[in-house]
Amino acid sequence: MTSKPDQKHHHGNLRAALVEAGIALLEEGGVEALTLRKCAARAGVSHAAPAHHFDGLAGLKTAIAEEGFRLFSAFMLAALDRGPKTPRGRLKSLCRGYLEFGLEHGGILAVIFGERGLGSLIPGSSREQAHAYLLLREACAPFVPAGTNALIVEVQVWSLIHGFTLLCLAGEFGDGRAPLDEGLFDQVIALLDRLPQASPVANT
Amino acid sequence: MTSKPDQKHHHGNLRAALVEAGIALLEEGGVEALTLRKCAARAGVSHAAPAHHFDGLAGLKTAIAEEGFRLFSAFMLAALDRGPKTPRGRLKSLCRGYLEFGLEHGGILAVIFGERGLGSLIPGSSREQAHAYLLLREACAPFVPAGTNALIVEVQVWSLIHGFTLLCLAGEFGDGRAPLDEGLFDQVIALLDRLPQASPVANT
DNA sequence: CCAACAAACTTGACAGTGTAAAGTTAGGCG
DNA sequence: CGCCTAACTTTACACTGTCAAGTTTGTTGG
Repeated sequence: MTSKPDQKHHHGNLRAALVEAGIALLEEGGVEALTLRKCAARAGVSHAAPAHHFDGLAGLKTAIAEEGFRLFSAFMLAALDRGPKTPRGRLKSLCRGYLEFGLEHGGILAVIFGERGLGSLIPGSSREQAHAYLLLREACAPFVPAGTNALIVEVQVWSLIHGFTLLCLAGEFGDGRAPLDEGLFDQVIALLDRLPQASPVANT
Repeated sequence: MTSKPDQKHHHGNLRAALVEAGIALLEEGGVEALTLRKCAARAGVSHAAPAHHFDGLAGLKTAIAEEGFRLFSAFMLAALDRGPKTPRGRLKSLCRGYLEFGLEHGGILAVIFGERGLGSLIPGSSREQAHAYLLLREACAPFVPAGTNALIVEVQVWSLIHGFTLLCLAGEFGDGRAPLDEGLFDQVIALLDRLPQASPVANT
């Protein structure tokens, strides 16, 4: 009610169709293939139609990022579900979901963290970003030493998995386009085994 | 001698001028501002001239990456010079140089690690990349446990500092365009304090 | 009921971009 | 000297984003 009345007259809401087309283009051809005109063509409208729904290409990207964050969170939640329920197991599962999202949807990840920190400068998507960020915050909480800033552990974990994901996407490890040396992720993420657990419980 | 005879006839070698112009554009306007035609204009030649020296825009980017790697290594070497000479101090200084390069030359970093892993798929720049990578390998060596793959520690450190640098560039931490919370780097990089030193010497 | 209005969308145009095909110049070499 | 190859220019084309007008369509006020 408070927001838009669902669909207008011509095209039962075009905005969502454009975002969907944009994501499809992103999956097929990476961030280079994302184009306002191609999105419009896929949605069956003229090339200038998107201007009435987004503020240019940058606006479309923020809208895609907003949607992408949902998928991002879903990947991490799915990994959390599959994995062990210990604090350290949950932290590692979250990272695994992060990596899997990046490898399967590299284009969306590029849009989310693209250019000048779209992830932070979008006011619109900050809610969804907050959701993804809250997952990280929650998983990190058991490893925050009493009296210290929780941000530190969060940034440590975030930097590690973010860097690993991007370096994998850039093909820095592995000879070619290998899907991923499954062992490498486990061995690299094992660095988090050295994070001391704050709560007195000793299970890993 | 074995390579090109320095300068030809018209423009005392244009290739270097184009790379220089490209780097300048990169510094001024980021990776979006890097354009074949603008490079050509800056070098005072026609817009199709670069085609005789690079294989399109991608080729120019690989040439810039090749040059950028030199600057990259120089930043890490400078940080190594300034810092303490203990194994752990050297490792942290390397990371500091990595971050400083990224913050000061974000455009070049984006080109180096841009798109589909230019950093790895360029055969031409692999020598320079090897140089930068050797610095990392060297700094990590004291922390490689006997009998384990050195790659693991290297990727751990690389992922951490790479992710932290990119997240800083994306403005994910800090409210706005703050140059950098100096303390945050130290606190995050302190994660490396937990890497056990392989050699029996106990100095940090 | 209908005229006015606003929003969605189209059409057309313009400045950039990469890139390919030609033509032009200039230095090297038989 | 005459050619020839490389460097460079000119021209052209298919794209891109973006703006300024029109045109349609649904709503709304009188």
